[in-house]
Amino acid sequence: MRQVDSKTRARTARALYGGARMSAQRVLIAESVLVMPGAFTAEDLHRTVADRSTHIGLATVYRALGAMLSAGTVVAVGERDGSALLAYCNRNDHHHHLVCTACGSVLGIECPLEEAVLQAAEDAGHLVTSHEITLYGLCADCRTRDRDA
Amino acid sequence: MRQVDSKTRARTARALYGGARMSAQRVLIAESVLVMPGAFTAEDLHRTVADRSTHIGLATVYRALGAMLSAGTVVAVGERDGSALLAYCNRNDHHHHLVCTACGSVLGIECPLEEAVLQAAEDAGHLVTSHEITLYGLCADCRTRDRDA
DNA sequence: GTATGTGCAAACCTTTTGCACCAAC
DNA sequence: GTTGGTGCAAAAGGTTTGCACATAC
Repeated sequence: MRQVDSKTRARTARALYGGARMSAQRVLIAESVLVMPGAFTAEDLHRTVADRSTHIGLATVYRALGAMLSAGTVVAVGERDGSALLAYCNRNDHHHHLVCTACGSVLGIECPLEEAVLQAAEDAGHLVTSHEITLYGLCADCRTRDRDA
Repeated sequence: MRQVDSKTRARTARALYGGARMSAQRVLIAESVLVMPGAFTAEDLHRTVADRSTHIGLATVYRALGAMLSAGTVVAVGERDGSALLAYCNRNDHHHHLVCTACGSVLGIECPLEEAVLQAAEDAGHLVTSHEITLYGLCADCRTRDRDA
């Protein structure tokens, strides 16, 4: 891995929090988020952070995640066993996510709610203010692996 | 309300559980589910049951709801303040739900995931095994009320 | 008579919060 | 120096479970 100085690391990390004050812990947490292969739980992230460095409190991880959720750089993409599933997301257009149930990889997908559907709701008198769509399935890699096994 | 004998009540209730053994509590819980005006939490249902009869344990309500979820007569339609939102649903075709954030009423909607969207995922190598769609908004009544207020 | 449901309370688990301390700006 | 982040532990809140007892079939 290319050597980067701490200023660069802080700058990269700061982008995930939306300009908040930066601490060594937040830098590590941000870097761990970028390292996660796909969707993750708070616990997953905490474990990854622990693997990469000294211990950081779970509460700190939750607070950092809260900041990233507010900043919109991390989004909720569903849930697994009662824990929220999160993912790093650098898209800022309206879209949804396809989560691989085998490896957790996340793929952004275009919003499949066409004008027609929303119009139909509208015609029935309903005003749709928000919606959640999550697709679960197998990504290309896991599908291949599954077939070969 | 029309008088119905206990056998009829038991039969009606049994339909919600998918043929399980019937108790007085489960009959009351089933009837309460049918009385709920729309989406409800376990707590909501527990309160409604309590209003209609003697006390029934919250655990019993949760276990009854579990049975109905397994039977598919009650479905999860989202969440509110950290509690699961449930609703009675007698449709057995594939569809989704629009939940009114004001009054909790639930409206079934056709699945807006067209063949094209699923095919696009397929073309990318992904196998979509399940999906969740929930629309939040205002139903016709609440929309009118809102406008008049 | 046996398998299943009930009630109660305790356990569980994820997430949040209070507080004293520390560090970034 | 002030504002905001951290650690720890405790609390919160929804949901599940163990166990003794009751009851539908």
